[in-house]
Amino acid sequence: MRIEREISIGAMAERTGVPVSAIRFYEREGLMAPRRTRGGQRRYPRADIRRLSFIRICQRLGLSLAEIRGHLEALPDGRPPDARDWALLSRAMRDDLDARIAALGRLRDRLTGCIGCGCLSLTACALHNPQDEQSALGPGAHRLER
Amino acid sequence: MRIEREISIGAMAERTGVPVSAIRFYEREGLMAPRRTRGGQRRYPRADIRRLSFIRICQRLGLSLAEIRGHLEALPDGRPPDARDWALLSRAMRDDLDARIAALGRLRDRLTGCIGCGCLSLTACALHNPQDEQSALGPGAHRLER
DNA sequence: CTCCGACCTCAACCTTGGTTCAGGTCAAGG
DNA sequence: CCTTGACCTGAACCAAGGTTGAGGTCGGAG
Repeated sequence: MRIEREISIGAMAERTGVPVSAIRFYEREGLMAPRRTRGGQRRYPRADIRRLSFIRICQRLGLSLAEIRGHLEALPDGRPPDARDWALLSRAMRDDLDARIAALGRLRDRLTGCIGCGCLSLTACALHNPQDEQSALGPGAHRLER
Repeated sequence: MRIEREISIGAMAERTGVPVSAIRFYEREGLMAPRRTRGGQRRYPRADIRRLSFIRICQRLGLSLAEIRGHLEALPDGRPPDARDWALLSRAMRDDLDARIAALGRLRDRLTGCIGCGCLSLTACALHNPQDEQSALGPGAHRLER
């Protein structure tokens, strides 16, 4: 076997530490689209190792697969993404993340005072109020570090 | 109806903004344990309004119900919790949260450099390495703001 | 050419955090 | 006492993010 231009799903799993079942799942979710051999087996370009690693990093940073899919759409279509492409993407993500961290910090800053002051039962309370930070960060189930 | 010492689940829902179905769910998960009338209806002491609000705030801060249950175990058993009890609890939570925010910040700080440098495919990479920040924050599904 | 490990699909199942619905009971106002 | 809205339980269902297993096929080494 000479230097492989494309790798199998098993090799992908080995190189990234991502289980084969998860890699297939990401494909169903539209995050990867490997070439297929005549026999139907997946063949990934080496650039997809980075793509998959990026997906996992984004998950650790608290993004849902749908959000990650959105970010990945910024990558070029025909050619493999280069360093500049990834840098742009990570720049956008960083800004995003900065906002999340800041919002979380504000929430934290209010926690002690809010609990101490007795307002926990008031709907006017900033911490309790669903209209405040919550909506600034988006709806739905909120994921982050665990 | 004079000033009620205890309130029904519907009143609870109205005062906290938490759906009745969610309140019952939290009870199944061991987060609340209201008294029952002879007929089986739930009756909450007014102090439980604060307890429920606290649960919701914790969720917004990224804690799972299991983690919240853990925190609530620090509250007194026989008597209703007072301001000091809540303040102690929120202090512990704040420290917890500080650590999470700091870890997230470190993750963010490495994002740009790590993507730019090409190490995204290397298991030695700090961002990609599951042993690093990840384990410092605990295993499993990670939730936060979304 | 044959073999067998790696690959394929599809379907079922898991956890968390709930919502919705069917069918039945409680309790407070009139 | 009767009515009726609020309450009860249990089971089914949802979304996200996967894992597991059955049953079958590919493809590269020998």
